[in-house]
Amino acid sequence: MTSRRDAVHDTLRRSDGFRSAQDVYAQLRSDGAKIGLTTVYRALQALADGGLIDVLRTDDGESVYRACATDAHHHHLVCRRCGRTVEVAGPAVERWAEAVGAEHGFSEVTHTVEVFGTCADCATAKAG
Amino acid sequence: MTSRRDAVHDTLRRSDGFRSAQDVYAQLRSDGAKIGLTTVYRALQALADGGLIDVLRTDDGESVYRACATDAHHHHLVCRRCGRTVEVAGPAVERWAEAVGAEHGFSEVTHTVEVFGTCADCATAKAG
DNA sequence: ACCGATTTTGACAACCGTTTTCATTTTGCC
DNA sequence: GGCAAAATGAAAACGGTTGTCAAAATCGGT
Repeated sequence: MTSRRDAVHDTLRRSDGFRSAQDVYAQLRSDGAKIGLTTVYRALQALADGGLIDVLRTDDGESVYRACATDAHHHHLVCRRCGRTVEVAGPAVERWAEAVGAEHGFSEVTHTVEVFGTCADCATAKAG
Repeated sequence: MTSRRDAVHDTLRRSDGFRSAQDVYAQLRSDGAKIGLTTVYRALQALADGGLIDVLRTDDGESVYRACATDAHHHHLVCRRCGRTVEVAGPAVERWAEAVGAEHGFSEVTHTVEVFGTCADCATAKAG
């Protein structure tokens, strides 16, 4: 029943950044879990639908998932080198998006915001 | 040479919102153009690389393209019903992204921001 | 515990957008 | 014209994702 889904969820929780479905699948298998790729996809979808994990799309169209600390609305600051992710709240952005929408007569405004950068550690590693 | 690329570019310019590659291809064909899907993809990539058009990913992973009025950095306010797109500048967001990155020690900060909503016309159409 | 009904699972095939391959065509240049 | 380089496009390959469907696990009632 939920054991597989929990396994998927746990795997995500143990990860620092966003992981792809295939990634999670490989991890579970190497951990000795008996699970199929199909089930991993289904579990990830179910978790995402239930708001238990966050999804976003890579630049090359891959879906990546993450178990986030909060289920409140937030955005991500992702290191493009090591994938480390920081959850950030952005009241200013929320307000801006709302204002921009209203200004042009748009209603039911939603938005996607992701910030990418090189984290301090990776910057040091690169420089040193 | 560039004739096919120009045809692709023109097709985008004639469109109001973001169009998918296959979309552009279908349009060109129905316009009587003799062009292959491969070439459309290549043209779109070339145009995107050259900064002549903007690319973004749909929620279902499809790449969509748009000929934008300016090549300066800007974001989009897209009607989720009719696809109509307004280009918006967001100095506040730029600053916010930069600040958030700096706050967590991230450098070379970039960001993706897209705003979706229902435009006035579509809202009226729905209500009426 | 037994049995049937329902749900979950997963190997495999299908899908779909995209990319690659490669032979052909077109173009640029002399 | 003639040749090399670039562009083209049909078809095949690719990769992530989703659908199929039969087998296995689970649940409910008794």
